[in-house]
Amino acid sequence: MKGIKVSKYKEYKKPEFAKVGEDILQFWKDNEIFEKSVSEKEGKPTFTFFEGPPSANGTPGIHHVMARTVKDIFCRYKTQKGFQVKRKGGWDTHGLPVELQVEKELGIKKEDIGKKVSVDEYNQKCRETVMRFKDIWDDLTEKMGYWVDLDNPYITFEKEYIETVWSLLKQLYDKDLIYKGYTIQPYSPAAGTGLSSHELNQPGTYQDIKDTSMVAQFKVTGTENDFILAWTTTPWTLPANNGLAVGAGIEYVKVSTFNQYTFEPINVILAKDRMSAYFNDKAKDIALDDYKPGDKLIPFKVIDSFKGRDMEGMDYEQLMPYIPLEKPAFTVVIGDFVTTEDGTGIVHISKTFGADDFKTSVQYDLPGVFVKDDEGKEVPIVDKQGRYVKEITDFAGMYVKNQYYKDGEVPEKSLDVLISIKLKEENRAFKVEKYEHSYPHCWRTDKPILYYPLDSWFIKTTAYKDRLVELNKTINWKPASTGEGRFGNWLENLVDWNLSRSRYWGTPLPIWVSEDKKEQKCIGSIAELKAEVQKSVDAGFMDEQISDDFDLHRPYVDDIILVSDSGQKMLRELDLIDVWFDSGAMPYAQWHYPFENEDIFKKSFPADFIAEGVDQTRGWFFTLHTLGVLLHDKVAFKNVIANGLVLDKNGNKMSKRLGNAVDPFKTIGEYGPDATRWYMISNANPWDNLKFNIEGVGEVQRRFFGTLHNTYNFFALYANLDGFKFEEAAISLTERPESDRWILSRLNTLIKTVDTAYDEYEPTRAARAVMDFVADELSNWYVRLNRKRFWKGEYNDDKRAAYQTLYTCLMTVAKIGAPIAPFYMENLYNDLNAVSGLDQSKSVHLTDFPVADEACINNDLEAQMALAQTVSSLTHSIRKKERIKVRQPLSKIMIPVLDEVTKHHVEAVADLIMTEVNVKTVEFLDDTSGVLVKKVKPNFRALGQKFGPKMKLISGAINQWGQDDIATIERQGQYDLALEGETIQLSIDDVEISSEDIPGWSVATEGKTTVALDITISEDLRQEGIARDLVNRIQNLRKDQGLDVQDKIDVRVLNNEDIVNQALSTNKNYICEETQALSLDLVDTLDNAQTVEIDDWKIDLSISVR
RNA sequence: GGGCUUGUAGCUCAGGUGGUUAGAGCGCUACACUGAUAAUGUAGAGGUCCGUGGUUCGAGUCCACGCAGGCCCA
Repeated sequence: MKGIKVSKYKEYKKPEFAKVGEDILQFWKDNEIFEKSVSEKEGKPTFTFFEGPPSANGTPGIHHVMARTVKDIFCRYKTQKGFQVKRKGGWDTHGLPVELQVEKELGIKKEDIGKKVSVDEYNQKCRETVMRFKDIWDDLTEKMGYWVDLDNPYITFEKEYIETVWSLLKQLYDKDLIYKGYTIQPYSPAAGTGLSSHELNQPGTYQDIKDTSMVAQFKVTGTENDFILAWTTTPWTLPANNGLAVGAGIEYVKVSTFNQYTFEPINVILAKDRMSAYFNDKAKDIALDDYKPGDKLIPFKVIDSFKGRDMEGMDYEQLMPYIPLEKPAFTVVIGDFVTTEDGTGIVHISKTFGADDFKTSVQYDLPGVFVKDDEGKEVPIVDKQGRYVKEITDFAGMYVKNQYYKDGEVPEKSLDVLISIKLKEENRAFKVEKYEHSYPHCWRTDKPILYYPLDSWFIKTTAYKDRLVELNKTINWKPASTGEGRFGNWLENLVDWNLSRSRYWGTPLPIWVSEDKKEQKCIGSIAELKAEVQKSVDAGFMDEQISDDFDLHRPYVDDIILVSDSGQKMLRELDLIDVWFDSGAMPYAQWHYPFENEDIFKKSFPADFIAEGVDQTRGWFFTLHTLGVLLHDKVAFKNVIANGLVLDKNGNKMSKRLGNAVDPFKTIGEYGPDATRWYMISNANPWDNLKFNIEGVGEVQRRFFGTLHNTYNFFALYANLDGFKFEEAAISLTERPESDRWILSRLNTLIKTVDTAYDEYEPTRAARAVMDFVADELSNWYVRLNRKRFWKGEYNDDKRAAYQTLYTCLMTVAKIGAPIAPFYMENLYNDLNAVSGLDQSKSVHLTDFPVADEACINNDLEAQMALAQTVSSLTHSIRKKERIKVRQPLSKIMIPVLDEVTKHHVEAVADLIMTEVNVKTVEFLDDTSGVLVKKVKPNFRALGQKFGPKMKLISGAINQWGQDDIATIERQGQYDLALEGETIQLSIDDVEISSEDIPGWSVATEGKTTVALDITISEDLRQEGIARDLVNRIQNLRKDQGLDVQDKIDVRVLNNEDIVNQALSTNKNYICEETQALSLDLVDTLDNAQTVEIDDWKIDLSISVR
């Protein structure tokens, strides 16, 4: 599809980057460019990208622009590389945030569902809420240029999606990978519900409260009065104690002392580092024998010390023997969570009331303290309301926290206090005190939570641990450390995946259990469900078959009663599944596989590339990987970028509450999508945190897009004047001048650099390379040096070569920069191609990624130009030092060259240098001139490798060398250095020689390059300088009068001093040519003259358009 | 408490395998240039390379221990 050719390149007054965004967006829509970028690649190899679904119940932030830019870049790049890249969008729609939002808006609590609002209403409200901001999301997606299929997204609450999830669960179930167990979770007895970590992280959850804390004495079995000391802030858990944990490497002591409440002599064991907290230093000199009951100062004496690992297996007597336990309960074990920061360095373990405690108990096979409930089921000693069970005879029925009592029923002494008193009396309490600490509270009831064992369904991921680890090593992680470290370690320490959530809005667990709990059924499809329901209808448990539009969500699904094989009623387990399972299931569920689309699924699994925030490591990345391995024994993705956070400019987290969140729409509206994207990608690697500074976006816009735009505009201006359309054949490389070949060499090197960077998922490297090329090499060097070729003289081959070269550079930049700046590069591409018609594609995103032409790459040439830049820079710096302006021509520069190669290099670019620094000739000074003063420097790397420790002496000696020594080593290629009685042979490679100075000249040196400038100004040069100044003044006048570039003028100058008159007449042709003047006349009188100043002269002149 | 990560100029960042004088852009100061002009050039000021030890002839770079920030998890 060839566009309609136009005759002129579009010229711009001012760049309007935001407008480019809008115009190009419309262009894409009108021409269905995105659709074509996929459909035109039909039959090509696929590059599969998985979209991690966002949740649309909140508005998008600037960090979403970051994450989606990363995704977009590689999809666009791979499209240009010839792959077909389908990108199906998706929405994550389940989970607690939705529920909370809905409840807040309806002003209800969970228990009101079905009462204050109908279940239907609630369910409907969830569906609405979760897609509330979809339009805003879609708007951002478009405006930022994220190409993703928004028309056919997958939505996790849809029936087909859920059906796939069920099918996956069934597959796991059939592999015997799903089981029910229990785990210690935050639990609110007041609300009667478990709490998620999300709920625990709500603001205000952690409150400072004062609890009764106690150091209890656990009596070591078989001793008279040896006790192990353990500290707890929850004395109510002591009847459930089943072990004590010590740190393996921590040093413990046994101390002889007295109990402060009973005054009885005791030996206590605690961490050495914690002694100061329990023993008064003032008592250290008091003898044990001198102690009298009631003394304030209690004497103590360390009588033994040992490491924690020596205590492993030490038995002790049960502290509060309400419920007897089998061995190996009441034993000392090792726990890696033990510290000496507080307490005694020994931790009281209760399997039923702590996550670490549970884990350690399982590890050491320690039985926990359980009782049987009415149904004969094992339950902890605290019931679900938060009360002691009847077996704790002394305190049966008491709430373990006073906060759980109703107002007016709160007992004077809390359970913690009562237990403390009891243990004090029994000589089992070493120290009791109030302790203030931060403790989580239920956000709904504002009462303290308990850590409590709750039933849960698990996926037995540990069974596949080795395979998960092994396959992870085949994934290309960016950055690698996230894959090896954060993710790898997580897999190494894998625990079973807790699937259960006691929630409402989510995918229901499709498991039905019989009344006697002995029979289970896991449902894997709607058809299967219907078949089972039919059986149930037949058995009389249900009235009718479910309808075709049956909603699989709670509570509807809870109403389904099935019949077991033995004829019992079966009820659904009330749990929902972890929402992360939903998102991890997207490779399958987005295609409703395995129910349909098998061919599509097979072609698009695993993903070639995914990208999300690093916080997804244990979220989406994990669930994708786990399901891929457990179900298919394959990785789910081959390459992954885990991008970092977007912080505010001060490095603080952005939050709407703090008001430091950056509005993505505002940023894009102001600076356009391209500058926003380019800034984010070029500023820092995606996996590093980005400190988002809006000024940085402005800087990118000025420095990169502004420069690129100026360069294009410059090209367009003159190409239009000359009618350049790139219709003629490309001028061969050999016919093009040095600087053309140089920039083309750099351009092709750039193509390779950028291609490699994209290919290795290093977008920042790509962006920086393009940016540096455009700003430093193309604009500030190539265009600046070649300006005159564009606007001076006739339209000849040299001019054509310049246009062709600049066209090629701009076009190539458009193509390789398109993945990062899709709008601007599209605009640039179209502006260029609209005239030339060289490319067949209607969009830059439909073009092939440029391939570097090795024949263009010339390292010698690149070295030469680097040298030219250095020499120019040095010459400028001498001019500056000598206060001679660049407009004043000078006769020559001299460059000392110590070798032929350098000489050739400089010769090749001598013309450029002369133009750039305004001198007439470049001369070389070689060794034979004899005027060079040389400098020698040790080559530390070479010397260090050869001589090691002697290097200091040797380099010292070299630094003492004079011109003779330098001449010797240069002449002979080696040098015998006498050092401490031995002779050390140095070769020419062991030193670096450069020229330092040319006596009597004004010189400057950088690295190995030295330049000397002849600063004598002859009469001719002086006049030429004046002429150039005059040209400058006339140009300014032209500009002031608003003349067009091609306007011809007549110039008249009032007679002046001789030297000025002389300068004008001698350089008349030059002046006329430069200023487009058809005549330049010296006159004796002048009306309407304008006065210009050159040095100290005032010159009256006038210009008039012909 | 654990894992990962970051720390280099006022700001944002570069600094293969260790090499002695640590760079760039922006910002600042001064000067220049001016048919790309809301552009450009040159020069200058600005650094305990987070700290402390160690390895080494030599450490921004390697090792150990800390400190500070960040993320995830307990």
